[in-house]
Amino acid sequence: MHVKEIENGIVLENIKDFELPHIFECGQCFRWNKEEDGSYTGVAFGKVINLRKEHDKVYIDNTNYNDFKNIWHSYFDLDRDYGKIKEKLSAIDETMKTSVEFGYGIRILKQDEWETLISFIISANNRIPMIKRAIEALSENYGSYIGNYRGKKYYSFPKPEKLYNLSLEDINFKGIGFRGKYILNAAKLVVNKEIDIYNLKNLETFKAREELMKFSGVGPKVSDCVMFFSMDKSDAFPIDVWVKRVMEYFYVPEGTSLKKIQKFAEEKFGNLAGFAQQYLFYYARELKIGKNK
DNA sequence: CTGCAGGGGTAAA
DNA sequence: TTTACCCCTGCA
Repeated sequence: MHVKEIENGIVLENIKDFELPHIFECGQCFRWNKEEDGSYTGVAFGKVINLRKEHDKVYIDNTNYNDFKNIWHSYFDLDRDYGKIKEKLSAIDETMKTSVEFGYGIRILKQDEWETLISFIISANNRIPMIKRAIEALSENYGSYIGNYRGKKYYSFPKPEKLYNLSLEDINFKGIGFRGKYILNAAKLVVNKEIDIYNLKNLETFKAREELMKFSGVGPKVSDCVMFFSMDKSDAFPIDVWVKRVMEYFYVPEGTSLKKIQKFAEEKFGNLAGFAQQYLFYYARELKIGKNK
């Protein structure tokens, strides 16, 4: 891969394992939207950027080399060799081989811990459009104004300090519902430093999970999502309904407990479990595998 | 058109 | 292990 500066942006040349729909529609993020021209615009770390791909070039608009170096390089996980991961997973069995071929351009974004925590608290028993709507409402009301891009206004995700002083009524947006109390509780625990969310990545996976589950509204699934999508813990294996379906379809008897599926995945995929989960999830959801039994 | 089940889990019983 | 949860969407 080669990085070049262009007007109001940069271009990544000769890039591998990087497909925009795979990355932005594999369920890991909620603030990226497809434009009419097929490009994607999104907000992360207080910036709004747009990505467009042509052959083996990815154009990142509305940024500069400095931000690329400090933010986007890490955010798009550009140091990781996905070719190697895909090779290892494909060697496991035919199911993995097929899943990897299907989502060949997936990359795991390294998102902000706090934003990921709140986003996945909102995701519980919720649907993607509703989750996105709730996150946008929080950002528009309590985030900072970033600017106007292509005729739309963009706002950063609100800091915990900003949400700390709010009441349930203040955040009673569509899609938040019963999760409102969890959000306020999380802001309180983080602001009061009862849980140091930005230090959890330095803990062992089991310990970080234990800490995350101290947050109200955070169970095994949400904690694994937060660890994998923001803390670089690839041995986490979040099991949502789609992963449960695809695991039951290919690997374990129907009705296997989540705990047993987790253990099965741990043994089968090891520290690549998170990546395996992501390829399986994308494959299962796009093809609706196991949906109609 | 109206009515109702269920959804990218978790907490509480 | 089972059930309620906000509320929107899909479907009967």
